Amino acid sequence: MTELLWGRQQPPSRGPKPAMTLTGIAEAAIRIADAEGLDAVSMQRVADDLPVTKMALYRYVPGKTELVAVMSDLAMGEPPEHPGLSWREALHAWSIDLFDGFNRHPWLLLSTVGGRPVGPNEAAWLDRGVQALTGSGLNGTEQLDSILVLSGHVRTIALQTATMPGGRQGLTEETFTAGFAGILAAEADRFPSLVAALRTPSGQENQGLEFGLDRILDGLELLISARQD
Amino acid sequence: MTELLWGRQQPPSRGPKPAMTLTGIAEAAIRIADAEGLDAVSMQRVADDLPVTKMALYRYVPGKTELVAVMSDLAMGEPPEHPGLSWREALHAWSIDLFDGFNRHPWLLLSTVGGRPVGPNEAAWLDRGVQALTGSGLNGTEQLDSILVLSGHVRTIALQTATMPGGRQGLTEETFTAGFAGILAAEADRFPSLVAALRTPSGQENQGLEFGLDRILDGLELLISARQD
DNA sequence: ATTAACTGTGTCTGTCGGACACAATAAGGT
DNA sequence: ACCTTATTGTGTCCGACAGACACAGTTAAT
Repeated sequence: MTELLWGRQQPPSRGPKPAMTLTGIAEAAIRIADAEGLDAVSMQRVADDLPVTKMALYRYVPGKTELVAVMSDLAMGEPPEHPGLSWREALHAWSIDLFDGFNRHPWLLLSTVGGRPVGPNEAAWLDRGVQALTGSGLNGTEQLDSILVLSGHVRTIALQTATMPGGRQGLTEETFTAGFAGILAAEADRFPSLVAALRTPSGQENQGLEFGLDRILDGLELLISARQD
Repeated sequence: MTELLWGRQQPPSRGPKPAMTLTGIAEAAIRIADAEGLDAVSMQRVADDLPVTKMALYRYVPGKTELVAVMSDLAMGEPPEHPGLSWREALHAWSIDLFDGFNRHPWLLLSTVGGRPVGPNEAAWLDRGVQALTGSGLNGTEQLDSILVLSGHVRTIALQTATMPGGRQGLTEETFTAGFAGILAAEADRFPSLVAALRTPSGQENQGLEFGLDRILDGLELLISARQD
């Protein structure tokens, strides 16, 4: 699986020329997922789009799990470069870039849940994030934990705001209108703080993302400046 | 769906006595998920354990999506009480409680991905979290955003450390040994910062959780103290 | 020319969620 | 007491899915 992700497989010497490539298959799967959601990505559907038989795909990929891993790493792409920024600016830009990526391919929020092998693009993202914190006084574990906090927050917000072709949305949208508001009003006494908090008019676009980023980066700055004394 | 979650359905007057209850079905599903992972929860499997026919379940639940929603809210349970704590202590305890919940039922990490109706227990968790921030000077949206950051972080760490019966783990464990370390060493020049960061010996138990909580709470404290001036 | 490796295809199985019709059951209205 | 009517659990059926396996055609090494 790791070999697949990293393209580590020597081409066979004999036999017919392969009619497809692994990335070609993954790109077809990405197109489907972008257009119709991750649930629409089945072996049959991908094969039909190429077009080829379903079983032919298994010559390139051991199973669907692996295909999803490959298409996920491919869709993530390489992290954009932002030279000449402070660690804080760099991490902020990194987070926004990641958020944009999740918005470009909302199904990544579903396909990258749970432990999975790290592909080259994900490694590049990790590297770029950690890079911003080298020389900050944090040790390696702290650097990794920091970008983990950031990526986790980006995921959380993206999951709330993303609109996927397959349906499913965050709290503040459909869910609220779908009877939840009524029920909450009926049982307002059980959740007084929540009801009160929901009365506040929600802020502007991406408020949740920026709010969390500011808090996390503030917290990091506090630690870093303490370390640099 | 919302009515299901909140138990809002009047019992029918006529017809045979129901042999099961919705919560009974959900509890059976929870048992299966706890023991064998979320993937093992199929309508057939739940029915076999009760024991009853698969189709009988559809008299109590419209579909699998709804069953998962009900069992998720049920497994989450009510948030523990921690009276007499400062907002910071309360939010810390709240996060740890949530983390424990995810560890008790690791499949919650998978079943609660994506937008879904909020059930009574999830509402109670939200309420308890927001409650800690009432009177802090933050407005309702900021309070909600704050606990969203915290819950997102808890999710992230739980997802990394959780061991699920269905397999799948985080970055720092299996994944790393499964050839990733070797590949990363081979391509060390492509990811210099990442390789350097990974060289640091990893810290103690729950380091990632506490590190992120400290940063986030520090960031919140900064904002709150600024607001209270 | 022969062999051996590899490709894409066709066929098959088991599992899944769910639709639908049916007989058994229990209450309400008369 | 009777009949009507809503509701239960069951049995049968379907389409979609992931994947196993055998097979024929294709290409390079020998």
